[in-house]
Amino acid sequence: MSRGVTESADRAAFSLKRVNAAALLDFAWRTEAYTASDAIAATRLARSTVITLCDELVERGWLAELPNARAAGEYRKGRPARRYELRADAGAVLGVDAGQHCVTAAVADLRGRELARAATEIDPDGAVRRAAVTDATIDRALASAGVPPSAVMSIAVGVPAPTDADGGSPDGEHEFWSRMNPGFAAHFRERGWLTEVENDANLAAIAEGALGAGVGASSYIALMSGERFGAGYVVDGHLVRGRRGGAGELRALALVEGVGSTEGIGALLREWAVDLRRSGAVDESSPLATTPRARLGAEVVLRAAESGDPDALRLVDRMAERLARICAVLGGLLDVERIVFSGAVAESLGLLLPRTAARLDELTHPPAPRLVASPLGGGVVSLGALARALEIVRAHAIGLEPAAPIREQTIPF
Amino acid sequence: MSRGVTESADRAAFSLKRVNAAALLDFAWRTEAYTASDAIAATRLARSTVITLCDELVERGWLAELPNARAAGEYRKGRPARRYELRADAGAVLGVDAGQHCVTAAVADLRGRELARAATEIDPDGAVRRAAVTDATIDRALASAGVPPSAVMSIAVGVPAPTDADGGSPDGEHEFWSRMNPGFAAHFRERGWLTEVENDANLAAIAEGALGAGVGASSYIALMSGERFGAGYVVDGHLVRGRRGGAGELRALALVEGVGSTEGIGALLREWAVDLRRSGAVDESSPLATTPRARLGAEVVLRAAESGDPDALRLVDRMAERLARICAVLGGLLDVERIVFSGAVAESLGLLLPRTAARLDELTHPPAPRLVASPLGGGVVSLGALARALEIVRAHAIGLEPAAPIREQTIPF
DNA sequence: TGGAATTGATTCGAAGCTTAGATTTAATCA
DNA sequence: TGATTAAATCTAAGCTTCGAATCAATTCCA
Repeated sequence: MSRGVTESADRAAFSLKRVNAAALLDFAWRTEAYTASDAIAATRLARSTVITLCDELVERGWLAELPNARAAGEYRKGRPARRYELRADAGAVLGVDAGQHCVTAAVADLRGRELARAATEIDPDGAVRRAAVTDATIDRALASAGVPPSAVMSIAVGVPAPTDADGGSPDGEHEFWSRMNPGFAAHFRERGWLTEVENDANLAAIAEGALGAGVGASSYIALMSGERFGAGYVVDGHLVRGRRGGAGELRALALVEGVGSTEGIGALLREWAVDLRRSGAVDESSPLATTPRARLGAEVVLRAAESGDPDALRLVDRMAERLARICAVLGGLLDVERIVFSGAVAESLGLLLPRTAARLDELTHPPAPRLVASPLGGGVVSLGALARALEIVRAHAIGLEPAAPIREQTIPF
Repeated sequence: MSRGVTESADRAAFSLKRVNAAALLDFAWRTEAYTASDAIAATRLARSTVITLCDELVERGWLAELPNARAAGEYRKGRPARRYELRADAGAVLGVDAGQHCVTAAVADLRGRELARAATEIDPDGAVRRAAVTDATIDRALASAGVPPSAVMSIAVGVPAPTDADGGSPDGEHEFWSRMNPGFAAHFRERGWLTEVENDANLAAIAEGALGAGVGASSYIALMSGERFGAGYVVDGHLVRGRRGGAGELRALALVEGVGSTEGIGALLREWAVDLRRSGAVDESSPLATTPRARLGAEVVLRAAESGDPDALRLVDRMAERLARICAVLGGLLDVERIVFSGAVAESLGLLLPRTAARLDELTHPPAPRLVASPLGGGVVSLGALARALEIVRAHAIGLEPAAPIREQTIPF
């Protein structure tokens, strides 16, 4: 007697319906309010299928059915179409920049609109408190956005250290890396959030591609250029991470002639200006001489150069030479369309960019990559973290449960 | 009266069945002969489903049903299982190395087993004949493999030029690139073959990852190092191509201290040896002095060094220094696990590799990438082309029609 | 030698989804 | 008011997949 010992294991994790629902939800994400006909065109499913799926997604809390039928401007004949829309408040995402001196947490809705932001200064050496400070900053941001922690669907954290696929950072660099990334990944996964911990320059690259100067390019480099150089590569549309997330660590640039170290624009211009003043070779009326020592930095030099100060101009040219070499090597080895200068310095590059570009043209075979300044300012990393967190949610959406579906709000007829 | 104007367009291109069939076929590719039970475990589909799909794939010519039930060694109780196997002869793939001086065409079956190979020397300057010579070489290879052109499912062509996603090469470099790639992509697509034209170093990288010294690594660089350096990057399991397929063009290395040019190991060791002899500083008994001028090249130097010749050893150390710098920059910027020395020179590197590795350790922060010599010899590019062509077939398999399904050969019961 | 035991093939009804087409509904237009 | 239009809704049918029951081909063991 065969006892019907079935070989039933857990079945294939995807059904066609699941795939179709995901496609529809993705379409909703890509558009504003839409009608069934729009969705039919986009998904190539039959009308009945689309409507069934939409209704189910409304039921589950992902979509809202909008009241007005043909309110959407374009006046049309025929029976008014039902309209649906992604519920931007069906959840929230967290983007954290856990930087060396400052932790920033941003909250956004499912459309990526930032709802709130909080920041805390932090002692770079206090290792233990780092996680606690980050938690507190996140809680403040959530509170000020009015988002309950249960509504958070994912979090991305940027750290100034390489990270592996699990979000861990290798020991090394005198424990600096593990101090900067004290087990963030495990910590946030415990809170039930989809979590990614990523190198800060990589997140900057994602931000540039999503909202910044990388939009439209499939291969570009985001060059973080404050105190230290660090880069995030996006080539062929993919973030290039490397064995341990170390791609974009630029220590190897020390071997490039005329570069020598990985000190960034901020650090070097400050040093150079100080050295120059100390040597006494600066004209008395130059801002390089008159600015109080504590405020003498990259910004002062760049601004002075723009207003024609010859000493500052010399420093700018020296920096342009150095930058051009960095760009030539990175751009040449990776064949990118653009190199985006990212981070806080990007706002005041002024003359530096065109001069670097001119020198780059001499150094490379055409076409040289285009050099552009990021419009995103000092918040790039947290913006990139938000963008990445949103990507994660979108990739897992059909498997997630929307927060607080407001059933009553959907229109009966 | 509504005339039932259906909005039927061509429907979504994928059915669940199609996806399942693809998964099953892919499983068949990953294993040798298998039973339905094996497939059930692998695909997590129900038994009836699996058997239906297998029978259909047999019918279509993708699979063969094997005669013997439990011939496969392991003695088992119970009713003998039907056994299936991918028909390796259901099609063929072509891998072509259209090099500067020599065109090589290889034919393989669907398991990647090479069936035949043909090569033709070619004048590097004769532009027009390049396509014709390639065609002829392919035809010879096909004929000697006994494969009709109609059985070819895909072709990958390696060229010494960057290529874009469509397989075109930019003008530039004094027309050299377009001479090396005279519209191969369009040409072979006209013959009805799935076609990919790819930079030769990139194909070398694919070969190393599939059969060579890159197996098991998800991030590595294949460094082609004969007359000129050229590299193929695989990072995070993806080939990194760049804006115009120019990633891996190493001209930017000219900016690295102690490197200067992109001349390869072969070219430089020859030059250095010739210079050294001309300067008269070579010991009379050294192979560097005794070898006839025309044969004085990298191999002679490397072999002499291995047998202890001090002049040759000095050249090897000089080369090790240079290589170490190249590896430090590439490995450091991309964070790879390994750097594979690929191409014909790889076979005789001898002392050069450990000495380069030692110097690399000094130049980089640990862990330095591991340096390994390719076991694939001078045929890397055509092997990589075969591997890539096979990848293409596997990716498109369910949409393809197998060649000459031999219906009668399947076992009736 | 013959009946368990075992393993897999076959068969078949049920359930889940998607679809095309028919029908109904809600609007505009004349 | 009725024709027209575009969309929703309903319905029956088809395709896949699944699970269970049944059948088939062996080995094991008394």
